[in-house]
Amino acid sequence: MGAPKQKWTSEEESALKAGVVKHGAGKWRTILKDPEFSSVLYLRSNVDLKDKWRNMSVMANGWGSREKARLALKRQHASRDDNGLTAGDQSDEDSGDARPLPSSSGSPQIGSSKRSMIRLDNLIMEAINTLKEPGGSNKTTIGNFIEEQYWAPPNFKRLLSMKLKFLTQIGKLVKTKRKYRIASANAVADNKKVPTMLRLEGKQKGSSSTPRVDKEEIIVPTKSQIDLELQKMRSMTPQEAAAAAAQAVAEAEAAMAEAEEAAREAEAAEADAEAAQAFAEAAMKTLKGRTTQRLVKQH
DNA sequence: CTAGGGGTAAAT
DNA sequence: ATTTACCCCTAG
Repeated sequence: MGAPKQKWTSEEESALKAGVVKHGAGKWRTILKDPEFSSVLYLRSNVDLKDKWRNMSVMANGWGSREKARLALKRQHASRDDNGLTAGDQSDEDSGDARPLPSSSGSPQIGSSKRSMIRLDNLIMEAINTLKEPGGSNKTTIGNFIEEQYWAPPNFKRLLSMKLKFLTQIGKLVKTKRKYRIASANAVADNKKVPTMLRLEGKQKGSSSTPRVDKEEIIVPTKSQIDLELQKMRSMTPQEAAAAAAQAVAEAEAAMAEAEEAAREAEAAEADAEAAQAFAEAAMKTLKGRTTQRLVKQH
């Protein structure tokens, strides 16, 4: 009658994820009753939460419980092409926990998949949303939040800084003093383009007259560095290598997300994204090749 | 109440 | 035509 379909807002998704982090997946009723989340999820039922979680997990994880059924259904209607399993489709399966984390899945298709990788952005939003600090949250707080709830790569901070800056540039976040807060409720979708100065600073390639080279602007390794990193990975423990690979994937995602929106005129963005992609790809390959072990992390 | 199979229909 | 929110049912 009134609302045939209410799309889940990112606030609701964030609340749901935060709720799962706090109470565990499956405790829908508990999450719903938690005053921390009920303010956002009061429209949803426990079943809604479950279904939504199912959808989210399914999308983030690749193929879960429900896809098979759907795929089986689709093959009937859409095409008469019954193909077996694609060669090389060795997607690893999760052991027990199927949370849609930004880095978890070991999709071997880094190079071919294009879109749908703006999760880190959402993670930042989630952090700010959940923290609910008046006036916004600063970088450290946001970083800590994310590190606590999710994986924590060594130089994740650089990534975060980059992301924060980027999100501020495109108007998704508003920086005041040293704190970030989310730009007006849902006016986020309106930001189409970054008009004027996007990169008036830094990014001068061939400038040999630059007196000081100051800090390393770039997070993404160059091609020569890729080999170095890969060599390092070979001597790592499986856990370390997995973390490194996960980080590489995350960085590639971030770089590509930026490239998608900002690379219109920024020459360097594409190259960065490509390098990151190459590294991530190689990292995953190396990781899979050298070890059969995976880290079984159960909470 | 939850997990999960199976489905419908609204949005895209 | 696919995605997505929501529904219904059944076994634990």
